[in-house]
Amino acid sequence: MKITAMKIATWNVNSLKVRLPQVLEWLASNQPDALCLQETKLEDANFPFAEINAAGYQVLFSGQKTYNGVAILSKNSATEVCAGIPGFPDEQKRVLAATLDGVRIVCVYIPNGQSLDSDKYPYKLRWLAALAGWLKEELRQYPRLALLGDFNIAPEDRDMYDPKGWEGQVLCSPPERAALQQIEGLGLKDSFRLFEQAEETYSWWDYRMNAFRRKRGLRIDLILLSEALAHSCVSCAIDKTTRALERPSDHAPVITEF
DNA sequence: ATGGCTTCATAGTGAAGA
Repeated sequence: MKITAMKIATWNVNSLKVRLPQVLEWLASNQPDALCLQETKLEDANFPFAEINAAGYQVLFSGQKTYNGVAILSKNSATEVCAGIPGFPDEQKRVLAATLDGVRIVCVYIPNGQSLDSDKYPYKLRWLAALAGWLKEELRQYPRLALLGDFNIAPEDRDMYDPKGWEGQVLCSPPERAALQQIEGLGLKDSFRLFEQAEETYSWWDYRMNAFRRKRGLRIDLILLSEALAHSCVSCAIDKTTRALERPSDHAPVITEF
């Protein structure tokens, strides 16, 4: 039986309208089999599918005006498309799942939470609980599953530039990390940590205060793989070159091959 | 210092991101 290698990636583009030229350039250079996008910030009627199709990629999208919005770009066509978490009514467009080349791709834009005393924080925790419940069923149905996107959670202190300064705050608070561990406990592995990685490798840097130049970032964009995929995973890397471009997204793409 | 920067919706500023 022939096993075809697959390269998948995730990138929070912070407006696909602004970042479309960078996305097209990145697809041409990196040739992933699938690229999951978050924060497209576009209504479906305005999604630039023609430009992406012309670049050799098919598109699935679930968007809204101004905020959120997710998409899956892929070389081959996907099936069994699902937008949102079944049984969890949510007007915010944050989830898109599809089956591609025998792999269940789950693209997520997990809520930010804003701060521990914000209404958005309990929403984030409810959202994560719903995601975990749904993923348990998905994994039963699709043993070859990849969960990728902007998690808005730094898994460990080594994923932050200043863990002491961030301690207890949103993006690293114990309940958020516990929710992530519950999801990993379903049998999903952080592909980045399957390999030796340089210290201070992050996926997001604040636009302010020269954070990127000063290496003040967080690793909050993740690609989690089910056991079946983790076994054949050969690499995971963060492409921080995009963060140095003109008008960059504040997030960098994460790429995993298996 | 609750600032700093970027995007979007707007036509002044304000919300939101992380």
